[in-house]
Amino acid sequence: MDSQAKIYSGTKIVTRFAPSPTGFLHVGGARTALFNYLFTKKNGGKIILRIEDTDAERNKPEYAEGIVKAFDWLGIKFNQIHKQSENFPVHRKYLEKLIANGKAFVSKEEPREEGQRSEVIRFKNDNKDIIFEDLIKGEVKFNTTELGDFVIAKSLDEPIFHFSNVIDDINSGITHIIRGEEHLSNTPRQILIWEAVSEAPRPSYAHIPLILSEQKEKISKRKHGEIVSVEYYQRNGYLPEAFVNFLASLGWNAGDDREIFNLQELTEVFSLEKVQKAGAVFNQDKLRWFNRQYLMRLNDEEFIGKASKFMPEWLRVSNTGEQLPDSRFRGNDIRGNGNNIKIMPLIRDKIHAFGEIPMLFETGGELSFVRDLPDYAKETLLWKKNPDPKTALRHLNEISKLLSAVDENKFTTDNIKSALWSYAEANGKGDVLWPVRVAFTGQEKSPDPFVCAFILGKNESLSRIHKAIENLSNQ
RNA sequence: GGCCCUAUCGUCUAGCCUGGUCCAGGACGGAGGCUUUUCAAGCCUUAAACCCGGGUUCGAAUCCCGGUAGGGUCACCA
Repeated sequence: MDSQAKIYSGTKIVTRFAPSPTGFLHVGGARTALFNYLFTKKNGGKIILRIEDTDAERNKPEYAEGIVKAFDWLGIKFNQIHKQSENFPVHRKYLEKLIANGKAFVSKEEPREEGQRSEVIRFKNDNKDIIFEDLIKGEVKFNTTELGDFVIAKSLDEPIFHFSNVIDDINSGITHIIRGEEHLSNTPRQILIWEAVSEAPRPSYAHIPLILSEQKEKISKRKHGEIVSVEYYQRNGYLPEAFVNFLASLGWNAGDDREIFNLQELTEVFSLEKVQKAGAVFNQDKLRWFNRQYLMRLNDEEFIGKASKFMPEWLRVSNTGEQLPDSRFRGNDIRGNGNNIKIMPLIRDKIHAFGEIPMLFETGGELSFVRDLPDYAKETLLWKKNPDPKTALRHLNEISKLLSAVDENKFTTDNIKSALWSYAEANGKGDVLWPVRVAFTGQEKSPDPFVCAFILGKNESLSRIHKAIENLSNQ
């Protein structure tokens, strides 16, 4: 148990994450939820997901579903899921009680905007100083005078955020409120409400620093687009463990040089004491790096399973393992039967996230040669360090012979390599291998020629070499 | 503007509480190299920071004060 938790020993920890379903889960929200989760699990407590769906105009049920799905993906599990709208009767009861004992009052108003009520319920503020000990920020002190008699409900049946939020926290027995720093200045008024309504001791607060954009401002959907949405990373083939690890690294560290932690490991080492006080820039390069770390740890089967969703249709295998016929595919079969897809190791070497796979196969992409016949300028066949057409031609002819001699049934990368290697070494690897590789792929950047030949198969490989020879011979 | 929060390499951060071991450590990204037919990957090397000014002290990134800068928040949204 960490020391923050010890302060409250005797009370079982109850936390909550309370998003409003007005959009997809935000990366900042995800991290807040994660810290709540880690703190709770570490200390043996209970965590509630409370969907704050009280703003009928902006809320949509599909957003609530999206949020729940995003947490499923992340692997963050809640003990309970509540909908705030279900608690309206409770809110009303507390509102009536507050009015009855004079701590709130109905106030006649001059509507300033369209849709505003001429009568609202305000909190009777007696302007005291509020001091609280934030678990991350330390002691925070506010004078509440400037809050005035703030509005807590539009009517008895329409409480606003500060009120319903606090009531629900009280009712759920929340002990620790861990939330984004943007709520820090909301805290005094919520404490005021809490103390007016409940005898229960106030919860402890922990305000975690914001996630910032490159410009160091609060990252927002409006300004920064889809990259703030957790769903975007799911869609682009990031691994949830990597994403979680990255989120945890924003504003928290283990106190040593370790960086890689899965969810389980995080729950073991997490501590609010190690949470940073200042905001953290959301750095996608680092995310990609984390993702690659996790990608490399996947075994072949896992990798193939996850990658296949992103493979181009014409490379996919059917559920039964049956090969799909496709006239566009030029080589011998690289599709295998699900466990033995020849091209997977190449993909694994190239990508940081599965979402990068389609790009590899697009025309001009590094692996597009498996589908497209190479289309290249003749000069591309010549190695820059020795751009002599006759040399290239000679080597291509020789390679053609050597390749022909390889048994078609044993046409593997290793066998191909051993068939060609000594010749390449003897005659200059660049002089020999460059034209061969370009003959196979037509591209300056691609995998090595042995793998390419393996993937293309004997017939297609030879055909491409002959094409290159033809190409060079025609002046 | 009021109130509140924050301040170590470009970025994420260690160190700060319990001053010396810090001419400040790690990671991402950058640069260079190795490997290599190419591009990645991998490995190695390297540049890069204590916001400023005072004070306390033999000694301050670390303690105190004052600035400055950045951010958050000021709804009948959440």
